Amino acid sequence: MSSATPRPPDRPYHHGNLRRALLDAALDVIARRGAAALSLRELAAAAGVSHGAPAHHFRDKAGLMTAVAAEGFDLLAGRLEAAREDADGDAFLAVGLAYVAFATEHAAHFQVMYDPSLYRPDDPAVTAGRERAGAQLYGAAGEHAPRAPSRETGLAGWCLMHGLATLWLSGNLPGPAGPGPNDGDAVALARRLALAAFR
Amino acid sequence: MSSATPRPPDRPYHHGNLRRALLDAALDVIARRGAAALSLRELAAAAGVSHGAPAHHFRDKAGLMTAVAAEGFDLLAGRLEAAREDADGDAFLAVGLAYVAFATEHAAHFQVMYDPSLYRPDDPAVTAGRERAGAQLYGAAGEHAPRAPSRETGLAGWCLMHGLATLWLSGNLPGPAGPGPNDGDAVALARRLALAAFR
DNA sequence: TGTACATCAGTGAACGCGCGTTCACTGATGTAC
DNA sequence: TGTACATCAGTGAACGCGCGTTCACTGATGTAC
Repeated sequence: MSSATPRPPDRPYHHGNLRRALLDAALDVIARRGAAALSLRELAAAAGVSHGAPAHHFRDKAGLMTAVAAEGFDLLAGRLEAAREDADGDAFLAVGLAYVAFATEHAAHFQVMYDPSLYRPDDPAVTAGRERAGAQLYGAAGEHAPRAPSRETGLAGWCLMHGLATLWLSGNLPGPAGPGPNDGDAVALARRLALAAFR
Repeated sequence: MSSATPRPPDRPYHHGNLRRALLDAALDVIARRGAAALSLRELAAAAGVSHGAPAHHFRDKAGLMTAVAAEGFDLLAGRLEAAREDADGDAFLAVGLAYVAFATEHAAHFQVMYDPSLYRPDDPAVTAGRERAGAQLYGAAGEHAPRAPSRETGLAGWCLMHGLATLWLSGNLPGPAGPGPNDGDAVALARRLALAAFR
């Protein structure tokens, strides 16, 4: 908080892993107060470093947000791939639930990923991650309903899960579904909604 | 744009309908550049008025955003009510499609309404509109599937439509579903997804 | 019809703030020989 | 083992900016009598 004590004498000149520390500080701020509240100077202060230091790792603010988005798509893709492999029966459902689990556990990543105005959406790392994740989202649909037009089934599943995750995180789900963003179990609700819709 | 010419002599001292003009300017900025880009000073300039004037109609920035949200919920509720009344058969589907139509036609309202960090969510006008809209979203579900647990069916329908609207507006739907936010027809896609999911 | 007065709407100067970005610099590290 | 040097990481002062908000004010309007 206090920028009057920029660097305590017990901390070495080199931070060690400033890049990671800045990303973590950013994720924390975004999760608690939203992406709009984020400032590079605050992140630098949180990492105990001068406010010019972030420019060394991320060129500018958009660079930092791009790194968050890229990491998010990478994490999501890994999560979806794992869910599909581990699925005992319904890979379509498993991938959908993994999507919601990711959104609630990585709320800050999720929020940034789906607001392209915050970062550079055509960054190579971002597009690669997005495509990896997309392959799982669409691929799983084909296994669910071989007779139905799988493209639309897959899209419907994604929209259902994305809508639930979004409404959940913004605290817009009413009553027993969870008065606040963190009450109850989003994944359990997702399972019930998927069964209600797709049967 | 230019604040060097604050008020041309042909314009009367009183604006006439400054409140409406400021709201419209805000909606325009939000739709084109996002809610984060909005500033009271810019709105005042767009309306051809000094930058202190907005405080007279909306106490502060949050007040203006609250007015946008309240208006949005009101418009949405009216839209859903009309859709339900006019529905020839499937009111559940009609309400869902009206929701998507509203989101694409009132993108700025929609964006603000579902980001409670932008305004005062417990404002009386906001909560009243939200409840009116919610009644339609939940009420229509019961008519769709009398045998299924209607609460979850309704929630699933809302999530599906909300997810589609959100992904559509942020330009995250891939390929033929619409490369940009404004290509194609979101409502037609919504109908196809609803049929794919709920049959 | 005319006058006094309360109320409302918009002005414009001023405030203090936090921000992103730049830049010459210095401390620390590691590599070549 | 020791020295020179390149490279990298972080510093801190400075810049210019646009913002929200406040406030005493003035112009315009309408109402009471």
